Amino acid sequence: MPEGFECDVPVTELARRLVGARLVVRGSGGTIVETEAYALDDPASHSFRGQTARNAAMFGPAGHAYVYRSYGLHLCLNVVAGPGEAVLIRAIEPEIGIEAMVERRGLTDLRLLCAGPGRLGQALGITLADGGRPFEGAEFGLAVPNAVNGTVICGPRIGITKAVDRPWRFGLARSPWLSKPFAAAG
DNA sequence: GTAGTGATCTTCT
DNA sequence: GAAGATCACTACG
Repeated sequence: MPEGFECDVPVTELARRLVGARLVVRGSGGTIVETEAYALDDPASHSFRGQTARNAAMFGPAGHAYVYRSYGLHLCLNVVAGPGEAVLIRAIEPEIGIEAMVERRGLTDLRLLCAGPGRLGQALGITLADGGRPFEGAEFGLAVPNAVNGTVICGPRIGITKAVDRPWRFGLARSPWLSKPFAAAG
């Protein structure tokens, strides 16, 4: 189980708490700045139609990874929250192993290094084999801070066509590392 | 700055 | 056959 991880909370609350958490995969990573929640009774979720070979990890133990292929080419990383529930990691602030991430991405623009689920997957070198792996230890680590993050705001999720109205995207307000800015909150 | 499109593959109809 | 939790590249103001 990841450090500071609690599985007794709703997936939306977990998605909020994961903003600000430290993610490290094989020597690369940083602080999570953007997440999205996907629930079991959520038409936008891969788990909505029940368990399949692809989403099996989503029905596995909480605190493990769920990796899926998006649009045939990108690999996206999730944290399993409960049966059929997961939190999609959409963006991190690069802090550790930046050189390796730049090399994998083939980019010099740091702002686009990890700003988006597909970009993040490529930067961290995520593979389908990482699906079902527990977040534990230094190689595949996730540490959730105890402190409440007052700057976390929410908004509608990105790139979906169903359940568009659920404001289940969470992120650090005005962070330069977001895949897209949040609507101004005042 | 916005708008359109190709890449590439699993799942569902 | 069509759609999808995406990204990068191109054309055009």
